[in-house]
Amino acid sequence: MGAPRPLVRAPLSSQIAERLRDDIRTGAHPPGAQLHEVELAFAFGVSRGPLREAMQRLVQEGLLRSEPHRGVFVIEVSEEDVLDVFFVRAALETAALRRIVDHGDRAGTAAALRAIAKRMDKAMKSGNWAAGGDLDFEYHRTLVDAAGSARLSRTYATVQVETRLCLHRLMGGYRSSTDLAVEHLRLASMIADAGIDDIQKELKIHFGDPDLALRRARDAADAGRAT
Amino acid sequence: MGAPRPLVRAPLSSQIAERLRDDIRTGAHPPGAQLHEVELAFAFGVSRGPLREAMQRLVQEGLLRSEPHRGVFVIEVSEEDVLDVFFVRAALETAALRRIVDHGDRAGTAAALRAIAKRMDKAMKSGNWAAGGDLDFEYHRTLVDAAGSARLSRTYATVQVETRLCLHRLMGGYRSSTDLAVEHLRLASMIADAGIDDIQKELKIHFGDPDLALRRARDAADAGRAT
DNA sequence: TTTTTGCTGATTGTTGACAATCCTACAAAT
DNA sequence: ATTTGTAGGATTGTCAACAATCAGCAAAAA
Repeated sequence: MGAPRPLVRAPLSSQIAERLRDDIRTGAHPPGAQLHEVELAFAFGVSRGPLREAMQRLVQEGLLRSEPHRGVFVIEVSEEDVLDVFFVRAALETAALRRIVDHGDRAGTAAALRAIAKRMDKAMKSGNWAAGGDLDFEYHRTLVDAAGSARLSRTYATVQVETRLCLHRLMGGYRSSTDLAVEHLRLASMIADAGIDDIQKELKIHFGDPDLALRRARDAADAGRAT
Repeated sequence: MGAPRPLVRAPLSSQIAERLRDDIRTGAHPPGAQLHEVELAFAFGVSRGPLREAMQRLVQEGLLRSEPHRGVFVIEVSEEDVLDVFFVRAALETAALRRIVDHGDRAGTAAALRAIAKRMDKAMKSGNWAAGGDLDFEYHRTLVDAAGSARLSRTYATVQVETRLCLHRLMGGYRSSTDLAVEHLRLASMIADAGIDDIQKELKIHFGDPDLALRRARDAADAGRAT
């Protein structure tokens, strides 16, 4: 029987912000969707005040877009946004890699990443794409968190939600899960003992070319239309 | 007589957030200070609602810290925070450098940075430290903005406010303005035509060692107490 | 027929009042 | 002397009502 734990108490605004963040992440509120205050407040069983406060947080975070007197909308991700998200994501992961290699627990990080990669591979092989996708995100999040920088992790959390929104744009333009599994394991091994330049090159290959992915997505959409 | 320009209209919450951000930046609300809702709402001439919304934005941004039922405070910057801010700042500026060198307007960026460096040097030489400090921030902000990434710039804006808060901790631990001016001009020249590895090395030298700066600040504070 | 104006309903923006919580000071109990 | 309990004041958290704005539609004017 350990020490008593402080009760977790958060204002409604915090709780709502977290719920909305989740709902955006899972697609319950898809890109471009308007969040109606009256309807949402009723659904959450609260007044509009704390709901508005929560939405202001997410506006500041960049996940929602506010138009005065017209409403608040889930951001839509243009092709330009996709490129920007991938650029910033690469910058953050690269910085994390440098920190891990310079001052981090290389072996521990590599082991954690390998474990996630194996679970992801297993999920994909059994056809559980949703779980596989979540594990893909967990892999990258673990990598960034291993750098031990609160600000880096916080920024990356937002970028990850935006990355999910980007995936709506990239359907059909992404690589096969076999490639991903192989690359995840290779990257984890390199983090254990390779040189920083080689690791960065591997990360760059892993990310692929967002321009190419966008083109593929466009081609796939065009092919779908021509049928 | 040109075309009429659209009126710039923003909700009170946005305007207040911007004002508060400024006040934190300039030290009107110093680190650790509590922002009293009733007092502030009265000072701004508004009700507490939009003020609360504004504060939620800044909480999400990381500049304010909320304790439920106790209030909202300007963040305080621990030594650990100083190191983290400098780490993330370096990561963002490094990413910006890579983007500029790979795809940006190298000559244009170098020219803009040189101009700012000269104005900063002039301000410092005439003893105008406040203006010089502002220009130092403008130099780095211009560098990051030249990468053309909205998300990078937005993240950097927050990190810059936090950097200002860090300066409260580093008084006495910072280098002379002569070094800064020389380095700013050298970095700008390298951005025009040097290789990315050399530019990164120069940026790292320019940032110096935050650990060292913290130690110097501690030593200076100790010397002040021993007197 | 087309364009402009006015009205209505829906939604957001703000306000003030009440509820909830915390902190401090003081009195009572141990 | 120390600990516990209570009350009051200050502040934050939430709610409901009213104000302000926009979009769409119908009617009036050109």
